[in-house]
Amino acid sequence: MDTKTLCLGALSRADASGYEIKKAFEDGPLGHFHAASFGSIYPALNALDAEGLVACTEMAQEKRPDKKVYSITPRGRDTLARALMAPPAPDRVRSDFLFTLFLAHLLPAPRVGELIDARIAWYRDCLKQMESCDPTDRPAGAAFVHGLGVTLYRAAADYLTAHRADLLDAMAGEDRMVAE
Amino acid sequence: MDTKTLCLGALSRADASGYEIKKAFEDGPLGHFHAASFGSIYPALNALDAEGLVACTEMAQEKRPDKKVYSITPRGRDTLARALMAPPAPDRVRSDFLFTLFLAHLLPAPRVGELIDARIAWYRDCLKQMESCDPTDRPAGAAFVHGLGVTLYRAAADYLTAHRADLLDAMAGEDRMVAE
DNA sequence: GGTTGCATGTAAATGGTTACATGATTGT
DNA sequence: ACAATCATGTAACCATTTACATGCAACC
Repeated sequence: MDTKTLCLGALSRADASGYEIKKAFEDGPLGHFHAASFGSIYPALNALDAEGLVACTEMAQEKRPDKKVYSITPRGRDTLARALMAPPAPDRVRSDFLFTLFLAHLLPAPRVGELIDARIAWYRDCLKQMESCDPTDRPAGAAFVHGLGVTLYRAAADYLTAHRADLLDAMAGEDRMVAE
Repeated sequence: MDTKTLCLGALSRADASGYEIKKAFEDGPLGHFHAASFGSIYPALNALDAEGLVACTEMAQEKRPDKKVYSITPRGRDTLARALMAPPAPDRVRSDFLFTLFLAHLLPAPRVGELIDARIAWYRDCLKQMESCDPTDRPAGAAFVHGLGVTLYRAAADYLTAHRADLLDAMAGEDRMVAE
């Protein structure tokens, strides 16, 4: 799924500028399952405009730089729907955290504790933010994915909290090769 | 975290050829939180060899092509430990599945049902495979991550199973823009 | 006879990140 | 003063994926 489709998806929910789409992938819900940077969003938006899949309105603003607000066209909506009908590519996860924990025996125990604590704090922050917004006025799909996210983050935070001590205990009794 | 570090991590567990490392990232536990393809593994292994971080032994085999078995050197172990001490980059998830579900209102309901069913089946397959191998003889970190994986996949499968019907019901009562 | 598994590697193409360039405004 | 937020864009660079190249053995 390329950045063009991602932008189309974002614009299917509401008109937005490139800057706002980026924010949606940073703080918004999209960020939890996909990424996109300025360097990929702006070219994608221009390409989409050239293909007639989005329309662009220049908005002059006071005390702010000008904005280009994009809105999806009927043809854009069609293209998006078609792209969504394709069999989704398998999920791609890259987690340095998990990889590092997997090799915990190569690290000093306090460092492992730190890593886990930081991750628990991160999940709790996400959950606080996710639970603050009520999902009732959103489309069913968005509410569904939101619920899944909350469930998964909660399960992860709970697991880490419950088994943190076990891991550190097990490490204490293990043959280890620790960095200085 | 680049492919070189990934290979070092794989070799820290056991000696292996490039082909075997690839398999570990495909079927093995590593695959759940990182990816690596031939095109990145072989060059990484050669670079690692040139830097003296791994050693290579050519193994002639009967009825099989020759193998290059790599083993991590003390310096390689040191480099790996140092890399693991760096603050881990934030997780990067890209899930076309979740993105598609998020926009479920653009799809026909039966298609959404299919997508969810396929995902539940995938989780169940993974869980069957993960539960078949006992984690007691593995290092504590690997067992910990294994437990987290099982917990998360189970939670996801349960959520999808429990809320599948809710989503389809909610979609039936929604204003929708469905592809042909 | 075709596909899968074993086994290594290269080259082209892709796609995306990072950094740069610009500039006003608001907050510390 | 300095950093951050708002706002758009380009270009160099990077890493990885994909496809290609080769070849034998086993299985269906």
